[in-house]
Amino acid sequence: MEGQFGWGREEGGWRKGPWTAQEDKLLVECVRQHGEGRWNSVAKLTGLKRSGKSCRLRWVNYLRPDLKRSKITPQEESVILELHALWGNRWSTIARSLPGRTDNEIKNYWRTHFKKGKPSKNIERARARFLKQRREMQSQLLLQQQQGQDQQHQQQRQRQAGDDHDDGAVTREASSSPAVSLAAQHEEDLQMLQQDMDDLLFQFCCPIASCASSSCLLPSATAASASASEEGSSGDHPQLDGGATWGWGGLWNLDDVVDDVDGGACGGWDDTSFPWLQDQGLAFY
DNA sequence: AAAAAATTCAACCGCTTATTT
DNA sequence: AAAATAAGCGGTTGAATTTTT
Repeated sequence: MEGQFGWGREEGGWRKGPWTAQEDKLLVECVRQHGEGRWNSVAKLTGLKRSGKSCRLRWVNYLRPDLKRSKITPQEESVILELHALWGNRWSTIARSLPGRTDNEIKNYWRTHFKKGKPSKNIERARARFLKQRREMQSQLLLQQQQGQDQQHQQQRQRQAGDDHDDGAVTREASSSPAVSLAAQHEEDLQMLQQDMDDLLFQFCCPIASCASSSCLLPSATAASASASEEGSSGDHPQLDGGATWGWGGLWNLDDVVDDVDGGACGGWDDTSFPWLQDQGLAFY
């Protein structure tokens, strides 16, 4: 098996290149007995001619029993895009939101599918969904605004009628102040409603945010926006009509995401945990 | 059917950060 | 507190595979 592939080689006593099934088995056995970490001692413990760095990489990206070995689903794709829009090239951070997926896998997937700026059909669907949600929220906002204004005018009229009867003995409140401050008040209300709408949109469209308090992953908004703009990564983001980075508004359909949280659980190991070794006649025991 | 081009993905490298001595 | 070592991360490479011409 040594040198099976052209670039299998040794350098400074360390083997490099593709791993053989025997090497995999040794590494799996070692991790099973001694646990993860202390990668530099793997060579001593197993006789493997692999550096600690190489062992760690092989374990993390390929041998870990909790890895999904299936294709990225459209739901996962949406999550990747959303989180990439949020955090930029922080692949390991993104990977933490996708059980069973590695940073390397996500990085490769993103580069091959989206680096050149060609959004997939799934993404276009997600984008359309987001825009529709936004339109609906906006029309709802307008409606609320109009209702609020009508109510305010009605109250104003009632108050004025009341004042006419008490001969001006009572000083008028700020709410019946000149038109200028009324307009300012409206403007303030509008901004608050807009903020509410943004918050609602975020909560509704971003299920990851909803788990931020319980366990997750979501760095502060400030850190998020900072990272998104670093290293030019924001330049790769598709843009919304208004110029906003469209990942931020949320693409998720909650059902889509929840559906796919199976299989990522990291249960205990047993002899079925490494089927790819069994396939090669290298059963775990 | 064959050659060329494009895509995929495992593994490497260099750098940064965390931990140990 | 400083140096050494280990772990982790993101970018890049290149062999293998798939698709296109």
